[in-house]
Amino acid sequence: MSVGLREVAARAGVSVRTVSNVANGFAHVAPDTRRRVQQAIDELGYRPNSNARQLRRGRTETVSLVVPEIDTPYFAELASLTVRIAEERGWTVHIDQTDGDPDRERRMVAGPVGRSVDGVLCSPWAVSSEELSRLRTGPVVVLGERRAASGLDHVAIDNVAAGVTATAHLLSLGRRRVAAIGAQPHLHNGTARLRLDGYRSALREAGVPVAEGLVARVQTLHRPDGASAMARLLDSGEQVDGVFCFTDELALGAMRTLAERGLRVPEDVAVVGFDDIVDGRWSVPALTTISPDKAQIARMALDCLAARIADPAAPDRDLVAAHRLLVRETASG
Amino acid sequence: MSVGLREVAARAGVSVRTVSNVANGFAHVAPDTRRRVQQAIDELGYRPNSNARQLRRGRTETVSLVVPEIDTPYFAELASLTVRIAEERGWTVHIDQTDGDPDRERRMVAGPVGRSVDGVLCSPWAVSSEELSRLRTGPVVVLGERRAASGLDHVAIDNVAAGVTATAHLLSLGRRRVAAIGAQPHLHNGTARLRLDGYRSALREAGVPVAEGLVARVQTLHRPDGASAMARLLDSGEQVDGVFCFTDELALGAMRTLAERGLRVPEDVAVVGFDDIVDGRWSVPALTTISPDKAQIARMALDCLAARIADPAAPDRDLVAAHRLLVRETASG
DNA sequence: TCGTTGCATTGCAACGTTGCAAACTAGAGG
DNA sequence: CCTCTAGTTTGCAACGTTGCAATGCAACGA
Repeated sequence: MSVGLREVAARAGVSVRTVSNVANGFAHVAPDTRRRVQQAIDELGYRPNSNARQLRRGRTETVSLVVPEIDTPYFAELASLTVRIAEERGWTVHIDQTDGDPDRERRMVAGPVGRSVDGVLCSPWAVSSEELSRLRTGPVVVLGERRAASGLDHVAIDNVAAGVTATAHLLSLGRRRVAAIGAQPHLHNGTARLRLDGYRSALREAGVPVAEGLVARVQTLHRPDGASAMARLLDSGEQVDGVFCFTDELALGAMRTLAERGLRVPEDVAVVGFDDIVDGRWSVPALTTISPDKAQIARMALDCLAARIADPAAPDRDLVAAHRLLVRETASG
Repeated sequence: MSVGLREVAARAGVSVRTVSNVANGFAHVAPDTRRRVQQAIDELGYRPNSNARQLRRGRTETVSLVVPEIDTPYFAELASLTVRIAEERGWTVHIDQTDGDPDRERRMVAGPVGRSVDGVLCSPWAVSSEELSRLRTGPVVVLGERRAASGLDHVAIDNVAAGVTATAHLLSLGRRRVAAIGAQPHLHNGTARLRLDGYRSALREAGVPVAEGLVARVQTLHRPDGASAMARLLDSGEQVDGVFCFTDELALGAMRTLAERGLRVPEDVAVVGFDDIVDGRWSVPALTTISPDKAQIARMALDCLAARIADPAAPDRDLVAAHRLLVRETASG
């Protein structure tokens, strides 16, 4: 049957507690005893029962990462990095998927924290930080910019600045009819809003009139939305010589529409994306994009969560990770 | 502090056991008692401690999914589907990442099974099924074709048949210099080998000589490998008018090289990929590919694992999921 | 009246581990 | 020889939950 400390102890002729000491590498175990116990452990193939250990210790060394989708390149990369970096501190990551469903988001933040996981990293779409803050029962760090004092720690890049950079880059190439694809007025998560603010601000700064007809809304941030948004823009009769897409996926979708319409990228229409997903590095032409430092985001978030776990009462923080413009083929001059 | 059954029981004026009965929805609880207990549960915000529950019950209702990479489109999609489908049966999925490291693969299969998880779905790269079978300490289902009696359950598509289909499709378009990109003679996982067998077999069947110079090896299955393999093929002086890539990622990399060399797809070189990842649906031109039924793979694997958990002694099974050729732009006539 | 039945509720023990504090051992010093 | 100290080892209880078996209770039929 199951091999526990009990069985190992019997075999090695020591107490259960001593086996525990050896298994945990405690000091003050006689070398000879350690050897004997270790041998028994190996022979019986003892593996500690993490449930029992966690129950006793009160900590799980596990955090959960709550994202809308795990099969989306951005989140997949972020998840992968988070898992790797968490491993460095001996943490396990439990990845959860909400599909952007508000109830799921609420459940994931309210439910397991402090029970099966020590803390949560949450990237919300449909629920505001304020509400999450009310629901939470343990340490929570939000991935995404803080828009007001919310009672939760936040980690994000400066989306407004990034929006400015992306748009300004298109303007610097001489484009004057720069569209934006990705407005999401229906979402609680304000990321799209911030990028749009950056877009508008860059136009104003350059003295280029902001044409509302050049701002395309989308339901989600995936390729089909980008493709249809691009089609709508072109069909609307607006002149377009540049597009700032709020995600690379939107940009790749838009590029497909442009190709289908016989428009050349970047000659006829320059494109800038956002996220720096792998696909953009390999598209033809390669996608110019805003590259958030995802590893830094993951690391900051985990550090922040660790600090929050250590001191639940500390004032909440608003951390900003780095980003940079990556000039590739779809928008270069 | 922590709210357990004890606290709820005290508040509701019943025994701990009764609270447990209510929390688990057992029959034989008086309506009035149930109401009172439920109210106490709500007021105190009681949430069961899953560690304690699992320790006591001996089951975790959790399975782990062990894949080489979670930020690779194929595995990300598979993981997402697995999580969703597992949810239907009330299971939680713990996603683990091995980076194709043999020691990690061994650890993930040997370690947690029967402890923190009830079973494992493993997609091995570096370790053979036979070895995994020896190491395992609980129910394990391998994602990937079985090459010999291994002592483990397997779920996969018929890679040889798929390789034949892909290659035959290129031949049917009149291509006679069909290359293959993706041979991986260094890996223990035999998938590439099987697809290569299919490729050769289709050529033979069509009476087209198999030129070994047209088979390109790769280290990994990602875009850069596809790009450099394509470059090597073109530089080698071999005539090429069609390529069967063993993954879509390889194909997308190859397409980038073709574009850089000024070769048109599909006019000059037709391309067929494998996996049907989202990126291929949106590339320009859109990628013709072999589409494995990933949802079916996930479902079969979970069903199979459930059966294995229910009866650890049952003979091992070899399940075959469906696949089909998806003709898009890179190879159509 | 008394056992019988069936529902409702309960106490006890145990899952495998670790914190705590006590107990033991051997060698050093008085 | 005894005490002290430092180094080892141990027993007990508890983490929060559920399985088991027993108990209490009311209504029932004989």
